[in-house]
Amino acid sequence: MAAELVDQGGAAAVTLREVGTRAGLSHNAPYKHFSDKQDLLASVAAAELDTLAQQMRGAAAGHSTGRAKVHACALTYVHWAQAHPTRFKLTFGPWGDVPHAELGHAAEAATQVIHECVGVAIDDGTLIGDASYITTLVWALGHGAIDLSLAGHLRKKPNSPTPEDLVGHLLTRLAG
Amino acid sequence: MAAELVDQGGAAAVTLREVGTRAGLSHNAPYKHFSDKQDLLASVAAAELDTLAQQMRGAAAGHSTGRAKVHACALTYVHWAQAHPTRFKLTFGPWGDVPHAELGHAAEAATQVIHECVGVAIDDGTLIGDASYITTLVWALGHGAIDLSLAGHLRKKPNSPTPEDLVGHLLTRLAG
DNA sequence: AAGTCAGGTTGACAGTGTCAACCTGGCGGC
DNA sequence: GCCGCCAGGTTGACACTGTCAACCTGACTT
Repeated sequence: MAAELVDQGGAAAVTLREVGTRAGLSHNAPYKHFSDKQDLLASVAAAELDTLAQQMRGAAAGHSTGRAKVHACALTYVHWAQAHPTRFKLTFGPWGDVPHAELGHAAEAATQVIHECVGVAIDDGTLIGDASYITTLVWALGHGAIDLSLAGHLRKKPNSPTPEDLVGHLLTRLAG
Repeated sequence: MAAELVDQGGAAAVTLREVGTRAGLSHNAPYKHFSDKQDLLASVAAAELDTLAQQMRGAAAGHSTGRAKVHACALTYVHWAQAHPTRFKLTFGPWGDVPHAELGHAAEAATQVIHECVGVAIDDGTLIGDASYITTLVWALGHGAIDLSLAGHLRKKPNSPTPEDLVGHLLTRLAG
């Protein structure tokens, strides 16, 4: 729907009026479906998170060992963010203060995917530690690496690691 | 200057006109000092990064072992972000595409602080690995943990780790 | 004394989010 | 069959914002 608008120009470039006209309707037709601009953006973010969770689940299913599942999840996360930086920024944007029900649910579902993979990894011994801890650790590292990368703070020097490198490195450390 | 404006309401709530009148001047007086709204925000972000780097340097100086220095840096980073979430969001905001010279320089200085501490830690043996790798690893983890925390994705369950926990945990793993 | 110029001012312009009032076609209840 | 409701759409307006252009002014240079 309006995810393409986010793609070109970021969340700030999305205008309610453009959304309306691009749907063949008049300006503020969107107000019949969303109470607010925030509401519209939150819905887009939630839908985006849903597809991400689905992609991660699919990627994890293609591997057998738990650690490989976790790795696949993380790489999917990274690649999705790199492919759609503005969607990524929107999804983890300013929703801290006024949480959106739909979005919160989608986020929890996405977390669940990683958590399940980590659970498998701990059961089969390919990762060592507490499940919640490792889940958050992997997620936070991947998330932070992408965010810094998108902000241009990584890869200043030629030998500095990419987000993919960092995730792999962390998993290696967590394995033994 | 205008950092207080960022504090209450986020970067999007900053209006050039308000900045002008709050300085006792007319609207678009700011245009005599900044070419753009982006330019103004980038300057605020750069100044903010500078003070953060200074704080980290001060915190690191209070410890002797390298690992403790790194830990102090990371905690300062986390606490600063928690104290000023909107400044944090602004600092690592949409500057990926059109980089700001002043901001880029400030970011590099901040990175340098962490890198130096990691260097000390590797020299005195309290951390093991490649300096660049560890620097980026710690930074990315701390950054991601805070960002997720601010977005409300952490601490849903009572036993889920805080950003401080995660940083400490990572350093423990990196030590041996 | 003339001139440059950083810094400030006013006035205007096109967009934008949002509200209010109005219109319309399909639906269920009588 | 008729009536009323209401989701969904429309137009028009409002205040506010970023930005541009034109003008002003005092200090400092030469």
